[in-house]
Amino acid sequence: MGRSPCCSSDDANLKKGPWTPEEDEKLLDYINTHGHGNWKTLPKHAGLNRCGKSCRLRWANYLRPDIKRGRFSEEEERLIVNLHSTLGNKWSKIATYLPGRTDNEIKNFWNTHIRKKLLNMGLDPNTHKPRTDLNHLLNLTQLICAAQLGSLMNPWESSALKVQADAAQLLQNLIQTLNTNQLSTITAGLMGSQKSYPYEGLINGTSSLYADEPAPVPQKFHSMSQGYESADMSDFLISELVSESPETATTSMNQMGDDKTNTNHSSTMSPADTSMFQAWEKLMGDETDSSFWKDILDLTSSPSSPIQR
DNA sequence: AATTTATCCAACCGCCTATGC
DNA sequence: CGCATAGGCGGTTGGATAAAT
Repeated sequence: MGRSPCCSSDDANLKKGPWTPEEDEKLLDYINTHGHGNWKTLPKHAGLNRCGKSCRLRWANYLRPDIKRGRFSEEEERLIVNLHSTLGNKWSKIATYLPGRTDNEIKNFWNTHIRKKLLNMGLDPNTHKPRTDLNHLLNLTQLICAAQLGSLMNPWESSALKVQADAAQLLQNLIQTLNTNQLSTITAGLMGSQKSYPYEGLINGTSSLYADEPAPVPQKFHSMSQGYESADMSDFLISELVSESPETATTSMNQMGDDKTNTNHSSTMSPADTSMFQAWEKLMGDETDSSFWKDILDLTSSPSSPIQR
């Protein structure tokens, strides 16, 4: 029953592991003169002791002449994040929008860089939404304590500033989480639906990250061979998710406190920051009685809570 | 300087889909 | 229509290297 594996047991003596320059040369020579044709028979014709699948991968991920090498640009990074938010782990699909990049390369870059970055920002890399687990809140309290201690000891020491920035980032995402869940709960009650709520765009800066349907893809990106133009791409990119620097986060944090005590930093809040804190102020203005926080705590601690997505 | 730990990424593995017979 | 096969995809592994202790 079932089909035999690509490289069957009688191929047990086939070579595996890293490719040697000689093997690369053989594969390149063969494909350049004959094309790859049938991958299954290619290794035999090319004089390689490899399975066809291995040859195909080597060609697709390394030897292909149109492969772009080197670090991902910030633009590429943003595009990957945005595409992932709509396509999920469809690496080959994502790769079609990044000419010269392979699905494997993008997948590796996601797993080693972007995923970590999102987690550090308190965002769930799968959903691209703020994380709602309580460990996250523990991190926040620890960071705030560390930030306060660091400020007391040496307010301008870089690690203290970094901790403050991290705490600010976590707090910002927490606010977003609370806003999102509290408002969605309220509106779900009012409207009988948890699909949307009136503040979503305000809070999120109307990022396509949170759209239920995949974001429309500009026609220019549909053909890999066409390449792309960065000016048009900017319409398709999210700007707030990846690139927020600790400096910006610190500024946002300072904005929440007494501005008179924070004159050492330039106040350059982005529109998304502004809307975030406008939303926060509105929420606080509407919900300043003590039952508000009790409700939030009840929501976050209840196992059946909608927060526990 | 030696050892441990973390990071990166090429390559493999197993499953799914498309295609041809 | 059912089966066999090749191609393709996403998840995972493991070796090389860098950084930290």
